[in-house]
Amino acid sequence: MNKIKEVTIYDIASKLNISVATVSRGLKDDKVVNKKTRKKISDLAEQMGYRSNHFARNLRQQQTNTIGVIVHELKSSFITSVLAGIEKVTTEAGYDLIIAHSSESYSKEAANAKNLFHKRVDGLIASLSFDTTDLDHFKPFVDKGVPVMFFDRVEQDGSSSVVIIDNYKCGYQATKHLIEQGCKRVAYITSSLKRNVYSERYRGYQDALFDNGISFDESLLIVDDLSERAGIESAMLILNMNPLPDGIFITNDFVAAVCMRTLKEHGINIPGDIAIVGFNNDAIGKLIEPALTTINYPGIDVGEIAARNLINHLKGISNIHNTNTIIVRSELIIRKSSLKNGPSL
Amino acid sequence: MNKIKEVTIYDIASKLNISVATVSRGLKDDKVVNKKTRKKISDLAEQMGYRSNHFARNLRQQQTNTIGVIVHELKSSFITSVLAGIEKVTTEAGYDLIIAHSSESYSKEAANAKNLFHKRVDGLIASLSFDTTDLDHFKPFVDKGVPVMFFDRVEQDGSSSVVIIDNYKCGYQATKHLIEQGCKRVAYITSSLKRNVYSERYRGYQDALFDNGISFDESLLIVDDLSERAGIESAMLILNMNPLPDGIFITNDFVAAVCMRTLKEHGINIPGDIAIVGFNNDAIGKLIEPALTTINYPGIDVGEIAARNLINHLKGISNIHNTNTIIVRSELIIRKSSLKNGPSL
DNA sequence: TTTATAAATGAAACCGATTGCATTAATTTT
DNA sequence: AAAATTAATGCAATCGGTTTCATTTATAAA
Repeated sequence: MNKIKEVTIYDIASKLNISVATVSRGLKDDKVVNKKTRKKISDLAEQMGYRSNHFARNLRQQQTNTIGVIVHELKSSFITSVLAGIEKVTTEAGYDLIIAHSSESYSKEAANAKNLFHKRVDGLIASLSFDTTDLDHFKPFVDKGVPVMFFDRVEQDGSSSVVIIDNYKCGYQATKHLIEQGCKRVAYITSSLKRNVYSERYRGYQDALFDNGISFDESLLIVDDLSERAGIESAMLILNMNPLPDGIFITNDFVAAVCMRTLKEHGINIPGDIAIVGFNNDAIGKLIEPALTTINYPGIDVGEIAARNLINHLKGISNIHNTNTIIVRSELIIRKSSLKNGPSL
Repeated sequence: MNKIKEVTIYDIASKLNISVATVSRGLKDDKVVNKKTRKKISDLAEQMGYRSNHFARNLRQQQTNTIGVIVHELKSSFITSVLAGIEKVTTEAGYDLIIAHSSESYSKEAANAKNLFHKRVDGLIASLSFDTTDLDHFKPFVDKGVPVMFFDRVEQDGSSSVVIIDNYKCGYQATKHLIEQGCKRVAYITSSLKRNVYSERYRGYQDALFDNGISFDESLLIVDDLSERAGIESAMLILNMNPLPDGIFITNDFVAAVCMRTLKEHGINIPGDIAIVGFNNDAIGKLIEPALTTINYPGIDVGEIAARNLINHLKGISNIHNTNTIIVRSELIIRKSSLKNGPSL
């Protein structure tokens, strides 16, 4: 189809009557090559429209200059920010990115991992899917010495490096805030407690209740996924509770928004009847009504930090195995959805 | 750092006492190789943990099996859907994806294009940034015979293939709908009219006004970018109009949501005082209040179609130069934000 | 001027798979 | 049994850089 043949260093070398070795070095601006020669080489390369062949290069150098990313879902503003952060750092460092998503399925995640392994990424950044229980599919990377960096949804087996926020503290803060607003019956709507992020927030939630002398009521715990349906159904469950809760901590802004909408449709006043706190600080939180109190989870920072650490490790600047867990700052953002006492901040 | 050496076809060949040529063919399940030999090869490969080297392969075959994607922004649910669509198709076809974003800047877009060109992607899928006026940076691809597929934000010079919706019709429909709801003064909030998508919708808007005997009032046109700030400032401009418009067509759901919030904060009743129609059918539209009437722009379909066509072209199944423009179905979704006459659907 | 030292360049092996052409082995045909 | 086909396999060149180890040339020291 496209028969246009490429300019190679051989073409440049023969035209300049020098060896390919010199051209190769000159192109990399190696100071071992005479300055004038270097100039001649780069000028001619430019003029001939030379572009280096990454494949020949990678083949020889035994590295791909590519980093793989596995996320559970693309359509999430949190994930998108993380990706933006990763992309920023990796492009600056001259790495390519291969992005794969698992749609919350273990088998897809494993397939992606296998694929990226075969593509020989130099490093991997991943966030686990819901139904991922073991880390076997990442074993090959570890075995071959390919660094793996997890973020957000992680499995802390101590052998891998992770970038997370203090989910326990966030759960505690969110719950404490609701209690301070006068809530006595605080429900917790979450995704699978098998995932660290949700279980940690749950622990924080429970401890906050305990520390404030509120006994934990298991019937106030609702576990579902992060879909629109989940938001609606959770709201229905809330509506059927008797007595109604007076506060809800929801581990995801989108679900919180859906849930809030449903509650409102059924005549519940937010925050008057029920105060709500979400999680993530999605753009959506400022647009719905009342505006959503939430936890700011800075995805872009998470992405940048994960990528930066991975690359530093690859470049030998630092070793990933020394810094096992990196905790990113996060904080409570108070808006109207939780303010029972009026704007008393 | 990682000194673990890889298994190659040479290792397999020598262990099996056959030539690498046979191994290479056997691995591809070439029927020219004896069935038993094939079995032996694949079994041993599996057992030894062999993984093929894409670089050697691509180097030899002179193709990268990679498709480049340039988008103007990652944090857009429309773009995310498109990417999901592209990813689905390309992974199935065994292609890698390199995703770059221009942050709406021409220079970054050009840099991305250059980068992807040097990385020798087999094909390119792109949506233009705001300030892109010429297509010079895509010239190298065309010259080398690398197919380029544009979507959404395109430049229809006739030489490239594009996947779009009928923006004119959508603009017409949205405006007509507002008029049918009784609007006499319909404002149009848009991003730069230099981009086809917005100017086409604008044409549709104008024609719908004309066809319904409403004279076009230029002061009802607001041009800004797609930021939160733009939404707020546009709303302020609207508020300062005298008389107020009674309907607004906004070319982006997020901006529409921000705008609507701001208007509401200033005591405007939606849709009573002002009816609003957005564009894209983002998830946000169903969560804000009142729910947003919008145009469904199926990003996932756009992505799939663009990718599919590109790949078919690469595989020689079809030729991209024959089908110049592909129009994807889109439709008006009516919700409360535009219903002045109550639910009369 | 000769010798030691540094600077610049080149020759050639190498990375790992692919593939056209040649060769050998197995099977059929005459 | 010899000749003609067909099936399997191997040889070796090729893709385009990178890098080690000379070798040559220029500069400094003796």
